Parts: sequence; structure tokens; C-alpha cells
Amino acid sequence: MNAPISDDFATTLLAWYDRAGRHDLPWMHPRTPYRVWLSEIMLQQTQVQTVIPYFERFIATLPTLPALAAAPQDDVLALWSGLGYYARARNLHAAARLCVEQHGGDLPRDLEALIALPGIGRSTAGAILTQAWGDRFAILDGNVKRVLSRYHGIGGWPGTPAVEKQLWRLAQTHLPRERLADYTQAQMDFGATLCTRHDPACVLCPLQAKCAALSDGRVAELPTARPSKPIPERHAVVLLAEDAQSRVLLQKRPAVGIWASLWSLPEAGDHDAARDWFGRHLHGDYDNAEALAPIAHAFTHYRLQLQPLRWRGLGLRNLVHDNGDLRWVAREDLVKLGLPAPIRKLLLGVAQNP
DNA sequence: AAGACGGGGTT
DNA sequence: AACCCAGTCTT
Repeated sequence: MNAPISDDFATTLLAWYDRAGRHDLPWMHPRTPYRVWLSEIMLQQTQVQTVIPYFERFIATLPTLPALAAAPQDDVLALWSGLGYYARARNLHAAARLCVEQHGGDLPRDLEALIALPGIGRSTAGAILTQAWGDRFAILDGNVKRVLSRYHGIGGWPGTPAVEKQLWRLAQTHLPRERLADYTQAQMDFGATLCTRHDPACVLCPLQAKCAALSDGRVAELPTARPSKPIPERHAVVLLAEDAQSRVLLQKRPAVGIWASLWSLPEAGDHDAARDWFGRHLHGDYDNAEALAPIAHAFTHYRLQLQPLRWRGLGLRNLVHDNGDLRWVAREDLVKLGLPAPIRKLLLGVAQNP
């Protein structure tokens, strides 16, 4: 199956992009491979308006790929702090170091070589190659899945391999011969601003005459939603220990699991475990704790209830101090570390209410 | 094939 | 409260 010489879908989308698309996003000026890559990683599962301030801060601090490669992981995670999906930051960092070792400090201009880097899958590789160099590759992100599902009337959850394979084939078929960077951006903008999940602006849509979902009255039900599952709830106690200088005791989380490699408060599964941890690490009276307001934090796959307990004027037991994963941190140094969003919020709140 | 992985926004 | 979003990685 060969792509048509001139695809009406792509031509129409490009014309729409010229008058209604976004042409001034921060990573477009200048549009370098490194900036495109960083933006695409940040944009995975995250919307443009959320990404922009993080991108600006990140690129101002680490303006080049070699600068990223040379940075400590804690600095990279601090720049990512609050954006979520922290594996993206760890993979980005590792990939930058691989580029320095294997590709002369540049991002490779090759689909398979890009996919071989951690954090870059087929869609992100295509987005990088089209936007950085204008090469001819397809993308298949959430926007494109939604647009193609509707335009072609494709049912079935796009997360299933059969549906995804079909969508990839259609995405490939529609590729224009020219203006690949604009075409990639056009699809994203079209999905994000016109062909939205809820209440798409079909009345304004330049593809309305050929949209299968619109003519069949199936716009609202395509693409098929992910099967829903019950969300479990988990509870934990977090220990907010302060020393005589009001520094906070932080612990680096393990390299795997939720909030991997971020700095957080010491955490225990329940009060017995919290008391045990306190006794082994700190001088003072566990029962002298001040119970702060519980924190509710929602993830995609579970809900977390955190009970913060606060002590002041504590010291570490001599034998446990500083094996690398425990650290007293001054208030003003919190911004230098990668903290989970709810922990950062808690610590900033405590700082304002001493 | 299914689950893990964050946080913010929308409805 | 449920669902969604510029996905990728692990098992």
C-alpha cells in the first residue's frame, strides 16, 4: 500500500495550520534538535500550557545537550520537580550522556538510533525527526489517535495493539511530501484545539465533509475510551523532622517505583513503622509529634493519603547520620532538589507557618 | 497484553 | 469523582 501522491487530509490540515495553528511556541524559536527533543519529552502526557514554564526554566539552566549531560541528576530532577513522570527526566539525562558518548554530543538523525535512546519511542522519534530536520516520519500521539479514529471511524481502544497498528498505518499513509515539521505541529494543534476529546468544534472543522465519525454521529464515542478500573487507596505516614536551625530531614527515594530518585520526607506504612523508624534514626520523643493536615494525592492508578507528623529541634542519632540518602536541608535549598509535588507544597506551607 | 509511572485540567 | 492528556518502559 503506497501513500497517495497528494493527500487531501494532509493538505487540508496544513492549510488549517497556516491560519489557526500555533507558530510561536518557545521550542520553535530557535528550533534546534535539543530544544525539540526536550519539548517532546516534556509534552509526553502533559499539555502545552503546563509545559511552557518548565521548558523555559530548563532551557535557561541547561541550554545545550552537553550541558545536560554534564549536570548532576539532582539538578535535572529539580528542574523537573512538579512536572511528574520523573522517569522522563532520568531517561532524558541518561540519553544525553549516551549522545555524548556515542554520537559526538548530538542527537542522532536516525529513527532507530533515536528509539534506542531511553525515553524515546516511535512517536517521539518521529516528532523529533520531523520538527528538527523536516524528515518524513509519522507520529502517533493522543491527538493523532483521536483525529484518525474519528476521521476514519476506527472503533476499539487505541491502547490495544491491533487498533494502534491500524492507526500507525493510516498515519503513515497521510504523510505529505513537504512541510513535515508543520504537518506534525498541525496534527497536534488540530487535536488539542479543534478536534478535542469533549465538544470538538466540528462546525469549524475543515475535514468535516470526509469525517466518518461526524457523518455517522459517532464523534462523542470515538476514540473508544480505555476500560475503567477501580482505583485503590494507600495510606502512609511522612516524618517532618526539623533540627535546631529549622532544617528539614529529607531522604532520597529508591531508584525504582513512585517518585524514584526524588528527595522526599521519610515515609512509613503506618504509625508503628513510623515510630520504629524514628527510634532508629532520631533523638527525641516520637509522641511529641504535631499532626499536620492530611494530604490527599491522586495518581492515575491509585490514591495516596499522607499523614504528616512534625517535630522540631531534633538531631540524628550518631550512628545513622548521612550515608548519602539522608540529608538536613535548609529552607532556601529546597528549590535545588527534585521534590514530589505534594511534599514540596507541604514544605513550603510549613515554611510560611513556622 | 497489561501495568507502572505524576500532575494538572476539564466536565 | 471520573476522565483525559504531545508515551514509554517493564514484566
